[in-house]
Amino acid sequence: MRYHKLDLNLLVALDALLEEGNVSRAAERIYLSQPAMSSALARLREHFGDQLLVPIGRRMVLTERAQTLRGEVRAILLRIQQVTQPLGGFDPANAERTFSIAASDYFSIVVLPHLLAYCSQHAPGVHLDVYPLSPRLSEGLERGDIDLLIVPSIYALPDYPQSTLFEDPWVAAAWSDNPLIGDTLDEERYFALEHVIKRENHAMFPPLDERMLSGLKRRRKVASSVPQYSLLPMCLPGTPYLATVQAGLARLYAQWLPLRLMALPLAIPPLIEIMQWPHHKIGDHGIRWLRESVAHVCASRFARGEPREAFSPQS
DNA sequence: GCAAAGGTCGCACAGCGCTT
DNA sequence: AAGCGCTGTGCGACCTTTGC
Repeated sequence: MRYHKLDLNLLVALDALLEEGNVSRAAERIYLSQPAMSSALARLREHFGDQLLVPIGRRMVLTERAQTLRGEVRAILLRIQQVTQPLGGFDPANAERTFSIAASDYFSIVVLPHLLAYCSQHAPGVHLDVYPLSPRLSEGLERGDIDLLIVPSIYALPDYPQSTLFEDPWVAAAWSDNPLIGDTLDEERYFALEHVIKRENHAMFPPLDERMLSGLKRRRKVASSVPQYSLLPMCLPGTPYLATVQAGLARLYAQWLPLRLMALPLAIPPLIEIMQWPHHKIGDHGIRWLRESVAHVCASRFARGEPREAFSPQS
């Protein structure tokens, strides 16, 4: 079948070639043999009057024309996917589908188990592929690789729809036998003690608590830094250190570790967790169901900015 | 409606060029 | 020299077109 002298099947091959930059991997990607993909590339070269991919040593490199085609071809295919998706709702009980979610370690630990339980009960054929946050989130959403992004509101990507999921206040956590800490924690002691903090791994994701505290004039004494919030509670037992952790995460770890949780003696805003999704999947009933399911699970775990289980400083 | 002819596409295989 | 990746060739399967 031709459309304006172009076999539209070649668009799929072109997309794979432009994304992979390699004939063999492109063939594998769309379940063609390597010679068939080579043939497709030859036809594409003839159609566009451009080499598209040129060999540099053992690598294939995209030409300038190919670079400009890359985003446009991807957008066309996503639009086709949007237009051709079957009408009618998403039937979670009978659906066989895998959703891709990008989320922080915090969300993965605090909410994901409950989301998986919800899915296993209501949508046994639905599978969730969860990926860590990366600097290429926007590209993942644009390409359709990520169905749902779940991040703190300050990490929100501009130009994508979003919805607030819940709020979680910050608490101070310490070893339950820490002799330097009494029953309560005041601001003087908070800044007098040494802290274990989450360090900045990428400029796109500055540590949330550090950013909240940046409005204050005082700085914390840092004893050690770790790459993830989920590691903070585990670093505390047996140490004199303090950590500033999301209440939901702190309460979870306090069930297994000898931790003392205390209300933070500082007026810093709570963590606000949001979800975002790609524009071209707004009409996707499956992703709408996923969003509603995530919101439902979060609502059952968090209510009005407080964890469902009332926060107790000594728990 | 059916059969033959022609065109297209993908596969297997072989060959070539480059890198290690 | 071996391995890797791309290209070319021959063949078969499938689809479309054409003639009856």
